[in-house]
Amino acid sequence: MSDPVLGDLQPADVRVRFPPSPTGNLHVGNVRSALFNWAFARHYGGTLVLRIEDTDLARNTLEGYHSIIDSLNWLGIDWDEGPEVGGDNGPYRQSERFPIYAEVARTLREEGAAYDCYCTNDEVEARRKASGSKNQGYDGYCRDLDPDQLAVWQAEGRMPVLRFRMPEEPVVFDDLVRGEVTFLPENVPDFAILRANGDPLYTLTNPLDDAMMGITHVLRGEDLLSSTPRQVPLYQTLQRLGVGNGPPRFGHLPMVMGEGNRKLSKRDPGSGLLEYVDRGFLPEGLLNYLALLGWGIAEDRDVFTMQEMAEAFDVRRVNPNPARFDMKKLEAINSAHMRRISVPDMTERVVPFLAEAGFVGEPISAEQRDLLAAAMPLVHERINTLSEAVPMLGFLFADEETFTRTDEIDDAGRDVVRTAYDALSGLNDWKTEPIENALREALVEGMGLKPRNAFGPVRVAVTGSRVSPPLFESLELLGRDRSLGRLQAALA
RNA sequence: GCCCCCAUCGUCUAGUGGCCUAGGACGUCGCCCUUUCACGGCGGUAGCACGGGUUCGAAUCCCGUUGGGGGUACCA
Repeated sequence: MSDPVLGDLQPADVRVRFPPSPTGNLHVGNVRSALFNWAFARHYGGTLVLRIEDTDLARNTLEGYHSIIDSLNWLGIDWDEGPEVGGDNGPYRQSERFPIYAEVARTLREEGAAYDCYCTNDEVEARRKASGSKNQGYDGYCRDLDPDQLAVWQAEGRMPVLRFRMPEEPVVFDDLVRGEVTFLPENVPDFAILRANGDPLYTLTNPLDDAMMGITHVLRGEDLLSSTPRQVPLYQTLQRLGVGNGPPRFGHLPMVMGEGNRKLSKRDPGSGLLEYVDRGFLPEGLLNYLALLGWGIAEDRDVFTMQEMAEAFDVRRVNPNPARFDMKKLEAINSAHMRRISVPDMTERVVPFLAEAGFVGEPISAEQRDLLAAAMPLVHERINTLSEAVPMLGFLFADEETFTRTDEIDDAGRDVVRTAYDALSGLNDWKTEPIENALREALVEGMGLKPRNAFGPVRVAVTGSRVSPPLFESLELLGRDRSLGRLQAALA
């Protein structure tokens, strides 16, 4: 009995692809697709192909292309064939494949699998109204066009689109996440594969390239489910013409929904990958969360690594329901990964954020690095994104001219700070423990304050904020002179 | 309108006919820990959309209804 996912393929023969369009910032829905394809390929030891779908010359940019490459690198999603790495099935950018598309389109027309269509939308619409048909889309008028009519249109200078001729039989396919899906022919009209100007359309290039690149499995969003019945006969026709091995197996992943219970679109805040990069999320955290949208590693576990996902991934276990993107859960998963990475690792990753904020140089100096390394253990369990290190640790790197307090100290607080200054200025051993002892003695015992009220004003004076790393350690790291200076400055 | 997909706590989900007085996670609420914040610990809250079947037995199978989503281009 053949494997339900592999059929008769060997695991290593699995070939999947990720085909983004370079229209800008990668969308988190696309990232989810990339991740699932990656996990699928890695699970079987197969091949992941990256293909750039840039046939719409007007909308695609070089920046978009670089952004895709950079984003995938940041995420840690690697591909085996495609731009930057090469492969035997290139070119991998559709803009470089136009001659191929033209040639295949010509063959399709010669074989009668596709035909010229001169109709305008208005004409199609008018015919539908006249006939009272409930069906949407093209009516097949030009399939067998009257030569006289053809002559008239050609004399008008009309240029035809090339349309694929859909078969009369129902299209049935077995979706890896949804089971058997059937479309009746009256609901799948003939579709354009070439523009009137001769440029190829997605409807042709996507299946054709999949066929030529030997793609065995297509894992994509559910929004493409209804284009599948058009593609299946195209794959079959291509195979008949000697291109590819027929339709791949499909798996349509659940849609990622935004807040408003709508498909998460590019315009929605929170839909672009770069936002998460900038906000200091970890790729591990984002990817882990995205995996949870439709898949789970185990009943009682939801934090895992990409490697663990690749090992366990089974496309048949993907849930078909659409999933709402939940920022709170993303933050929680990301936090879990923040606690999993080591202190040195986190130190490394935090540097660009500190540099961006102007607290450290680029590159970071040796002294700054030492200070950061010493401070990192204090915060690695109290920040939930990398960027939170900036407000948390900035006070250590700010020089005394630029240091500012973001929280206030009231009159009562000034008394506390004054007492703290007196207690600390006589201290010889500037270490955490003696500092704590001195402050406790002076403020808690001496003034009879609750720890909260005793240390709060001191914290604000020294770190500038009511929220900071632990106070006594912070004082030690800041050093005697700067600490005392800031306490004094707070009294002015 | 038409076609397709989907349907368990607010959200993501476990559950593949009896183990379910439905489990976990996030959120939320309360408590504990505590020098702030964060972490951590403990406890609570909340759900099988509805109606028919099938069956000794249904969250689980079937049908319908309702609801939600996607598609319906010379975009991808």
